[in-house]
This record gives sequence, structure tokens and C-alpha cells, in this order.
Amino acid sequence: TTHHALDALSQEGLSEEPVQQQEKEAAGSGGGGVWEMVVAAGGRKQQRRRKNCRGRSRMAASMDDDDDDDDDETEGAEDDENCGGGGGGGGSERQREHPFIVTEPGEVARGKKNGLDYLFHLYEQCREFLIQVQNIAKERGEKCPTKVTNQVFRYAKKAGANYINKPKMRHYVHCYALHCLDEDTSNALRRAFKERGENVGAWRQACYKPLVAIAARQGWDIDAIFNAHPRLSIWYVPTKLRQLCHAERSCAAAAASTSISGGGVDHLPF
Amino acid sequence: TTHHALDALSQEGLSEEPVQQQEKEAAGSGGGGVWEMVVAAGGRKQQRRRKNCRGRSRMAASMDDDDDDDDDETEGAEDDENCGGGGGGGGSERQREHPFIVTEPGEVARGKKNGLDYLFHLYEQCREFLIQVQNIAKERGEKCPTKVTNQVFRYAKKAGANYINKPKMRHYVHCYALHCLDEDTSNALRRAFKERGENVGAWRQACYKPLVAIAARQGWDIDAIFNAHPRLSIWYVPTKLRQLCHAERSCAAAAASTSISGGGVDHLPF
DNA sequence: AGAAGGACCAGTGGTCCGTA
DNA sequence: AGAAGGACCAGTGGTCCGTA
Repeated sequence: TTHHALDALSQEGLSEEPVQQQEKEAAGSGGGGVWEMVVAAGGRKQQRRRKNCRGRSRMAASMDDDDDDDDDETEGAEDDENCGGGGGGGGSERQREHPFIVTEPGEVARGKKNGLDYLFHLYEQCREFLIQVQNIAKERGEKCPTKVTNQVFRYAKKAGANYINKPKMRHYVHCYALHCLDEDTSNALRRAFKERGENVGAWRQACYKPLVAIAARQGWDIDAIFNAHPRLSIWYVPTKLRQLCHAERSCAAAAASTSISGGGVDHLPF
Repeated sequence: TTHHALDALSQEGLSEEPVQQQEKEAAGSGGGGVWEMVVAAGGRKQQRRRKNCRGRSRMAASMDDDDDDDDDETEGAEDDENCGGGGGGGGSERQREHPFIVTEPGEVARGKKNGLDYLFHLYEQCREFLIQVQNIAKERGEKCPTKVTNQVFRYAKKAGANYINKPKMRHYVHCYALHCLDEDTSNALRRAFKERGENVGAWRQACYKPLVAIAARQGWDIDAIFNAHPRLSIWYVPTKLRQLCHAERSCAAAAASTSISGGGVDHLPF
């Protein structure tokens, strides 16, 4: 299970679609997120990682050097739209990941978009990077992180997963949390928001409410809820989710004590 | 159990000895370190906290304001040797805690010294401050520290425990760890070093070896050992202790694999 | 407009080294 | 000399806001 360092790196692509991900579908990819299966089940459209305009594409990998694990495969792959397209001079075209759109479970985003299965897949990848960082730390007798820290993001970047970054991952943590804690609700929400044609921001906002409801059922301890889930425990509880839980708890407590309200968990003031 | 915020603060002193500590011996002081009992059992010599030359003596307390818990007792107490002794101008005489000396269990240091029971007592106090910080954080729905962090040290200072500071506490953590994990060995070491007339630094150094031996017996996982102990789990594993465990493990593993050495755990290269 | 992410910032863990 | 602790520093968690 040390094959992930280069998960993010690539074989040659062939689809004309700039679908973002891939996961060395060969060579039994341990963790196996929903995403790969979906994609594997769907068309053979994958390949090609980031469009490494800056010549640095894949390289180094492995956090603080050494520990190269396995692979040393495919090189090359400088082709991609966006790359070398513009003027001369260095070719740093400022590549960004395609924006997310609300997709239903199993749906692969079309056009220059990424779907939500892919989003969740990124969380699984981060987990794999964390595990590697932990293994290296243990080997060296160093402090061993229990969460996805800056160190892990740095490691991911070094390993070539340039499409992983801290602001993005933190931004959608609670969406991933809902996916982990109540996949049915998460899926239903995705379908509903897709149908309504809502944008990602709206969907993201909507993920808070069912999470707060889950917290309500479990004594409001959102930290405990995160920590009790093996894939979620490695993520910091987002500030806003914590605040919402706290606010709603106070509200529910007040309602209960005055017995003015009947519902309890149903009137988020947001 | 919210009576600790002012543990460190004082009643009027009366001993001519500048013994440093005290612990509102009345009003059942929860945790109850070895130290208080010892002192309570011994002479009624205590009182007087820090010689607050800077007028700030006791005040504020309670981390980010509010939450004043109990007490509001005794004020005053500016008397103390060292204070106002020197020239005019502000009276900031630069007070430091008296240095530690190696004492046996139950022994109170004489002269301008502090004993080791007092040292360990400081760790118990930090734990109490942490618990208060945690309670406040939970109440407010904020992130809740699991370790003695900067925030806790800041809180302790605000609560009047100026004699607690991070460098000191970090410096002796492993000594406290030995005290927690194997009090008999810890006590024996103290007696031996006192008898030999060793200074605190020598004793401190000597605390590493038995800890490494404990780690050896328990699979070398010093983090797990700390975390398994309720009073120790709130302290970060000191870097040097971690390194020693790692080095000795490697060494033991090498010895075992070549079967050249007989001992195994007994040849720390330090 | 909606969204991705470089880059900043306050406060952290860690401990050195000027101080007494 | 041995020791206490102010204060510094590299790297953290957190997220804003200039960018595309």
C-alpha cells in the first residue's frame, strides 16, 4: 500500500475531454474511492494529469526527499490544450483546475468541469498522502501527524498532485463529511441541486444543514462525530460548521427550556 | 471543580522562607498533587505567591476575559524581599523562580530553592488550567485543545500563575513522565542523585534512560505511552526523548539482527 | 456572476541564548 | 558554574482577496 505517491501522475491521455483525474487503474489501487469505480465502469476516458506548463511536471515526489517507494514510470505528456497556447516566454499559462459542478453520484462532468465524485476522490487522495507522510515519520521516529496538515499538502504537491491545495480542500470539507456520514442524504442533495440547476456554491451551503441535524441527534459534539469516522477523523472540523452546531444547540436548548418551540432541530437561523 | 483559576494566587504569607508554592489548602483542591499533601503535612509554611514587583500581581484571570468562576479573595501583599529593595524607578526587580534542587519525595527544599515535588506539582496545575480552558472552549463551541498549548500558558499567566512558563515546563516534561509512569524508579533516582549531591541538570539527564527502557518494553511507541496515561497525555512528547527512543530502537534492532550484542536495551550511546 | 488557489497573517511549537 | 525564562523563529491553521 505504498503505491500512491504517484497516483496523481500520469499515463498518456487520449480523451479529448480534459477530465481531471485518473488513478492508475491497473495495479490494484488500494483505497478505491467511488470515483475510480465510476470512471472505470464508464468510458475509458481518463488519463493525463495537470497540464504541467511549468516544466516541473512530475518529479522529486516524496516529502523531504528520499523514500521513493515504487514506480518511476511514464514520463513526457506535455500536450494539453492551454499549454503553450499563448505567447512565448516560459509558457506559464496560469493553469487552474476546472471548476466543480453539481453532479449526481456516478456522473462524470462534461466540458471543462469537474464533478463531485472527483471532489470527494481528492479527499481520499489526501488521506493516502497523509498515510505516506505518517509512515515516513514513523520510520524516522519523528512526530507523526494525525490530520491533513500543511506538511501533507506540501508532500502532495511534491508528489505531483498540484491539483490538491489547502484552500480548496478546506472549502469543501463539510461536503465530504456529509458524504461520509450519510451518503444517502448526500446523494439526494446532489440530485436535488443538480435538478434545480443550482451552482456549486449553493450546493455547498446546503450541505451544512443535514450535518447540523446529524450533530443534533448525536449530542452536538461535532468533533466527536468527525473523530469517530475513520476517513473523516483526519480532517479539521471547519470553523463554520462548528459555529453552526454551537448556535443551533444554544437555540435548541433555549427552545426546549421555554417550551415555546415544538421542532427543535429545524430552525437554523441561516 | 472550577476552583483552580486562582490556585496560584495567594493568601498572606508568613514564613520567612520564600517557599514558592501553596495551594489553597482549604477548599479541597481537586487533583491533589503529592506536593500539597507533603506541605500540608509538614510545617504551615507556605503562602505568598510571586513577589509581584510589577504592580500586576493578581488580576484579570480567566483566559479571554469573562468566566470568573469562584473567588475574589485577598488582595494586597506587595511585601517580599527582593521587592523594592534596589534603586527607585518602577521597582521591576526582575524576579525569577528559585532554581530547583534534587529533593527526595516529600522533602521540602530549604533556602532559596524549589524541590522536585513542587516541580511535579506545576504539571498538575497546568493540567488544571488546561481543563479550564477546555471547559470554556466547549461552552463557547470553540476548538478544544487536548494538549497544554500556548493558549494554556497564556491563561495560566492571566490567572496569576506567573511562575508557570513554557520553556520551564517543556524542559522537565520527561522528568514528569518518569514520575507518572514509574514512580518507584523516579523516586529511587531522586534519592540516588540527592545522595550523590548531583545538580538538577544531571538528574534531569538521568531521567531519559529509564524512560527509554520503559519504551523498549512497550514496543518503542513513546507517543502511545504518553497518550495512554491520563496525566501525561496532555503533554507533547519532548523531541529529545523521541529521538533517544528512535536511536535506541534502531540500535536494538541492529543488535538483535546481528546477534552480536547480548543486552539489547542497555547501551544508550549517550 | 461564480469559483480556484496564491499568498498572507496571527498565533503555534519549539528552544536558544542573553540574563541573573 | 548552573539554571530560569523572555523572546525569537520557522513553519501552522486558517482564509481572504486579487485573479481568471
